[in-house]
Amino acid sequence: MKSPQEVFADYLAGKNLKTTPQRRLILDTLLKQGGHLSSEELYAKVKKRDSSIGQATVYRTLKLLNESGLIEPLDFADGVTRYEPSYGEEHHDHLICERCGNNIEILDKTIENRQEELAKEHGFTLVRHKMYLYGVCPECRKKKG
Amino acid sequence: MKSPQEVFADYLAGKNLKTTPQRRLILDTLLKQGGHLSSEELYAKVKKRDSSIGQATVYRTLKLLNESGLIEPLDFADGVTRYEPSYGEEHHDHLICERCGNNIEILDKTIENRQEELAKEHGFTLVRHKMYLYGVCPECRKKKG
DNA sequence: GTCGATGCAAATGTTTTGCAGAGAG
DNA sequence: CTCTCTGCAAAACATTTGCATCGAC
Repeated sequence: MKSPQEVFADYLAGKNLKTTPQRRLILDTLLKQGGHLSSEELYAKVKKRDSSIGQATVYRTLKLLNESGLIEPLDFADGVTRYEPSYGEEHHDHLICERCGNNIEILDKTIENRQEELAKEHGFTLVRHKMYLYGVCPECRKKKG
Repeated sequence: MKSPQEVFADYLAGKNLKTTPQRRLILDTLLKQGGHLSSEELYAKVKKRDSSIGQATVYRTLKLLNESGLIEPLDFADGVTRYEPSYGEEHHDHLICERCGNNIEILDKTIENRQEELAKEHGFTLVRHKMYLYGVCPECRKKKG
C-alpha cells in the first residue's frame, strides 16, 4: 500500500501540480495530529513549524488533500469544517455529545448496508454519506439532568 | 394538537418574548412554502409581503423557530443552511443528488432503530441525528457516466 | 525558463451584533 | 410604561481570490 505522501505526490503529479515543502508540511502535520482539526487549528500547528506559511495555503492544500482522497471533511454543526485523515482508515460515523463536544467514532454494518439498499431503491448510485448522532454522553448526564 | 402558530406563541410567551407581526409573517411564509428554504430565499419571499422587513429579523426568527421545535436546520453541504418545517411531521433524512441537487426524503425504521441502539451501547442518550446520503440520481446517471 | 505555488491583503458570502427608535404586553 | 423587537449598517466569521513574487520541475 502506498504511503499517504506517495498518494498525494501522485495525485499532484497527475494534475501537473507541484509537490512543495508547504504541502508536504501540511499533510505531515495533519497526519501526526490525527483527529478532527479545523483549518484554523491546523494553521496554528503548521505555523509553529514554519512561521512564514499563509492561511490561504492551508485552505488550498486542504482542498487538494480532500480531492486526493486522503482526508474527509466533517461537519459537527459548530460553524467550522473539520478534517480527518481517511486514507487507509475504515469509514466511520460520529456520535457527538451536545454538552461537552466529545465525540466517538462509530461503525455499524447494519446501517451501512441499509443505506446502500435505500439508495438503490430510489435508483440512486450511492457515492458517500454522512451520519451524525447527537446526544448526551454518560459523564454529562451524571452531572445534570 | 396545537397549531404551529400556537406552539410558537406559547414558546415566546414562556420566555417572555413577544409575538410580533414580523415573526408571524416569517413562520407563515415558511409553512406555506414548505420545502428547504435558505434564510436568503425566505427573506426574499417574506419581503414580497412586507418590503420593510430586515434580513436580521429573518435570521433571528429562524433561530427562535428552531429552538421552539418548529423547524429543522439542514446541511446539504453547499454553504448555506436550509430549514424545513418539522412540527407534526414525521422525522426523515435526505437522499441528495450530487449532480443536480435534487433531493428525496427518506425514512427507514431499521436505521432509526440501530441508531438508537448504537447510542445506547456507548451510554449516550440520543437526542437527534442527521443522515445524508449523497449519490447520483437516475436521470443524471443516464445523461453521463 | 515556465508555469504553478505562495503570502499577503482585499474580497466574498453568510450570519451576528450594536444601536436608536418603534411597538407588544 | 417597560422591555423587547426591529431595521439598518457595521461587524464578525470562515473561506476564497487577485496579484506580484518565488520556486519546483
